[in-house]
Amino acid sequence: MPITIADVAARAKVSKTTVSRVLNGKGELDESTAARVRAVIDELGYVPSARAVNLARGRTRVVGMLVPSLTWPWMGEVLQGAVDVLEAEEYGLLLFTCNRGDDSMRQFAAQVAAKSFDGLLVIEPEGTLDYIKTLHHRGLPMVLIDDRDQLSGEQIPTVGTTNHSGAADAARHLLEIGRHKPLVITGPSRFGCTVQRTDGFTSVFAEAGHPIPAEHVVLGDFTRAAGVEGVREAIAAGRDFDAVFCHNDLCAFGAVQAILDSGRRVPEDVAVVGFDDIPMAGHHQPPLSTVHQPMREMGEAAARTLLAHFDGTPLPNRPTVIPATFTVRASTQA
Amino acid sequence: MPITIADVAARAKVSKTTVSRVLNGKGELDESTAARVRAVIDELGYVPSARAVNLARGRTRVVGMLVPSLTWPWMGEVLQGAVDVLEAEEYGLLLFTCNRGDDSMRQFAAQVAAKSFDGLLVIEPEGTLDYIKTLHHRGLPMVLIDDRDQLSGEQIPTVGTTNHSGAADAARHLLEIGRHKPLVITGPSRFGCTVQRTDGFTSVFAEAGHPIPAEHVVLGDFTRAAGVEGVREAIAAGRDFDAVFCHNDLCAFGAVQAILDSGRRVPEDVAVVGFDDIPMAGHHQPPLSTVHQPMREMGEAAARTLLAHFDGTPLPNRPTVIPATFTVRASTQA
DNA sequence: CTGAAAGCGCTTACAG
DNA sequence: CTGAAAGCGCTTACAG
Repeated sequence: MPITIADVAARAKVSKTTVSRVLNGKGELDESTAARVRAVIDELGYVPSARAVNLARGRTRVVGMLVPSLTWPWMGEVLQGAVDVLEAEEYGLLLFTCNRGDDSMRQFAAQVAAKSFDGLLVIEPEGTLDYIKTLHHRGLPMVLIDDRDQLSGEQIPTVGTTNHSGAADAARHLLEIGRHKPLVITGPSRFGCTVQRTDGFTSVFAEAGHPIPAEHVVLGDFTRAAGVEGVREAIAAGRDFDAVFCHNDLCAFGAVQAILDSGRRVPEDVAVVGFDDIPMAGHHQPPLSTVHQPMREMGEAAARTLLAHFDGTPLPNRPTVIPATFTVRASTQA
Repeated sequence: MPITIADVAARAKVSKTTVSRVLNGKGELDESTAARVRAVIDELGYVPSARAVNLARGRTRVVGMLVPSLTWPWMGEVLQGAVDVLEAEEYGLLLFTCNRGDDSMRQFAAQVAAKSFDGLLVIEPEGTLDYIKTLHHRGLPMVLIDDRDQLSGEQIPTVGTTNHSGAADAARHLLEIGRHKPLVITGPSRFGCTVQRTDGFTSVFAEAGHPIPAEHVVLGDFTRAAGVEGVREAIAAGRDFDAVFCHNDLCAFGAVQAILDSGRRVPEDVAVVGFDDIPMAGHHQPPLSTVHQPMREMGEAAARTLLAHFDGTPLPNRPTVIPATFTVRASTQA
């Protein structure tokens, strides 16, 4: 028999209204009355039922988070950032993934319709952007954490990073260590981040007087296999390259392997740079130079933006950008 | 102005009770009435408010999950397993971490007291076992996902794996490939899993007539650095070893590095085996032979056990054990 | 400074 | 087969 506000009121000989007031610190109330009520609350160990408070207030103090999958290497960082911020503000995080495809989305949609949470953080599962936009237009407060897509002309609040300048930094670093003939292994071309990373990287080389020939930019898909294949094919085709820039770390791991397998050394013969800076990057052999994506900070920023909106701050209409930073390790420097 | 059950009732010219009945499929009701109500529900796009249903029913259809941190290499797997099962049963997953220490636990405790969820899945954050036990005794339905601790004599429902026989399998494999002088780098000795892994491994070697000397079992802490240090010190001390068994993969990565740094080859001179089989294990150079912990299956099993309990199945009083399996890769086989 | 009453949006005996 | 009413446990005008 859980105790309720009525029990507290009876024991303290006041109305439920008064108990509610001391609970929420609203309205003027006699200090001695308040003290008495507080004593009873402590004595009974009373805690208001979240379910009742939620219904009465019309909110849940819960934020939903939709992500494609939980097993991606950097997903834990984003989640941890979001959870830390939400938790500190006494919000809960209700987690949704798209792992089971359409059925997952159906369940998610049901929870949205039932108003199980007050707002949404989302890393867009591929192919769900239209649906997400619909929810946004219907008035669901949300913040997108955008690691891949370029949402041209879209006004959904977004937290992103600097794909273009991160890639440019990687290019400058390679130029500095004297590499002029890089191979680039990209992500899928449908992603905005792929376009930006390619552009940022190639434009720096072009400006430096070392334009990258089209055959040196090979299409990948963010997998380790893409790194292996990209390097192998370049070698088989007789291409001359002294560096590889991969659009993510997993791909870079594959590139390193293919380079070593071919009898070349990393970084002496070929320097390798990744993108993401997943936890394993520094543990890899050799440790991987890479563009650090601030995933945790992005998760934090997204959560903070959403909470600020609940408190009345208007959602920003331009993306919040947290800079990516280049991290030098042994895969580019002996 | 969200539409409510009253709107549906009015439009269908029935009582809220009747609408509730067609919603929940309870009680006998005229098929034509039901059809009419369903039509109105569709027409209005009505979905019952989760908040109101929760209060009326006294449950939330939400399961809490408490984990130490979201950034551990295998955490995503456990979470994904749990989420997939919960989602399929239309349950939500409310995520809690212990990342901010005592403050985190305070927030968590507040949510427990407020009954924000119906049951709990927990990977015990170090030092919180007494608190968890208290919650269990107070009647909070829970299932422990036990990757480290041995809860001797404890009756909290648990899902675990076979640490002892997994380590024994690793030992047998090393014997099969002719290694008789392994080095063991353990986890912290306060963990039950450390004790079991050490015991499973050393007893197989002892039975095979190759007892492992005490100096060959070095205390580690599950970090990469422990692997590096353990191997370096063994080499410095002039120990003769032809294999290393590490109590987790991260540590094994470090061991591999230290071995290579010393001019030795893996696996020709020293074979290396890890434990966990984190996603990177197969991507490592060389790919790591390791004991596979079925983290995703453990997450699934824990969730299923909890849901079954909600449906009336008594919680099992002995641990659910999902076997660990040995996975051979290049770090033990050239 | 305090309380009675209505309301949040459902579910569920109870009665017919 | 169907509905009026009470109840879930709070919050919040409104009145005093």
